[in-house]
Amino acid sequence: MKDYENQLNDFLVTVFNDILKTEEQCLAKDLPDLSLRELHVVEAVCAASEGKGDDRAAAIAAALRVTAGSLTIMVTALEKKGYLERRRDGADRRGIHLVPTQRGLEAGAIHREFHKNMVAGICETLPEQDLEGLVQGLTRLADFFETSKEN
Amino acid sequence: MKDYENQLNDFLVTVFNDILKTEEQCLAKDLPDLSLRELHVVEAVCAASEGKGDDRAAAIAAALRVTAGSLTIMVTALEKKGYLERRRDGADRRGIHLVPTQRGLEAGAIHREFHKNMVAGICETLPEQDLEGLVQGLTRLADFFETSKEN
DNA sequence: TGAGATACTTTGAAGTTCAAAGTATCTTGA
DNA sequence: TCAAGATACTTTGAACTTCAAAGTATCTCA
Repeated sequence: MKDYENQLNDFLVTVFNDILKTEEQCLAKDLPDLSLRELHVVEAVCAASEGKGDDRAAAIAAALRVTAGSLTIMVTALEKKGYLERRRDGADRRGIHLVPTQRGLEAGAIHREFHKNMVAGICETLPEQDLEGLVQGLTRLADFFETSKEN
Repeated sequence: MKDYENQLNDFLVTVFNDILKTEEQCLAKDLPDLSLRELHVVEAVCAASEGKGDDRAAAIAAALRVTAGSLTIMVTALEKKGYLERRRDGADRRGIHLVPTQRGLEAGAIHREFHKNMVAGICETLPEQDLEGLVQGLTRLADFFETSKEN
């Protein structure tokens, strides 16, 4: 039991950071003109455009947990690079809808593919029972942070 | 099975990012003059100083996966803030040992405490079996990235 | 002893983020 | 109807993080 705690702690201290670094490196090969942050924006916009949520700037910013100002800067860069487009809302002309271009959709697909490979790599070597535990545990991890969020 | 894959993927896309954000917010309260990055440097130095590894700058930089130049900048700032000290190596005068000050040790303890609470929060609500799976799964996750690292 | 390796620092530039102020548009209550 | 305030996004100025490449000091070994 105590041992699990130490292993989990070790994971959170070291491996967590490694994962982000490695993902960044892997994606630098396939999408050299996108940083990981930018890719996350593209991905959030792709997800929203598939009807999985609000595709307006404020909603995307909230999902990514960045301020509206930060998002504006990212979107301007991504629009310039041809991954996204801004579309003024017809009804409420203050609102901006963010939509992926063809290029944006392709980038999203590449990132998804990367994740799919990773997840498949994990699933294929883990016994069903461990998978169950992993998913349960990660859900609990998410819950912990969800409740911590309210200070 | 397929369902696990989707859940894992969702975790990697959204929750992963949330965790970093939340940790950052939580620590901003207790250690307002340290960013999360800086705290990670302090923590790595604390770990090394406990005999868990090489405490020279190059080793710390490798552990954190940043360049030597980046580490220099962080260490200079942290030395100025009183969390770390540089100590020239006696035998090889090119080398710099990084050691935590009292203040650095305290910061490390606070961060560790945060992690301990988080891990305890997870462990206490998860059945033993799920914990086993979680640890196994995370280990596999780490392995996946370890092997991807070699491009 | 001198050439090259090693360990760290400096420099210049780019990317990311935020708070706060600014602009445009909408909503609501008098 | 219209002004006050709310809302949605953008701009601005500043700080932080990072890197590559060049620079400095020191060591190693032939």
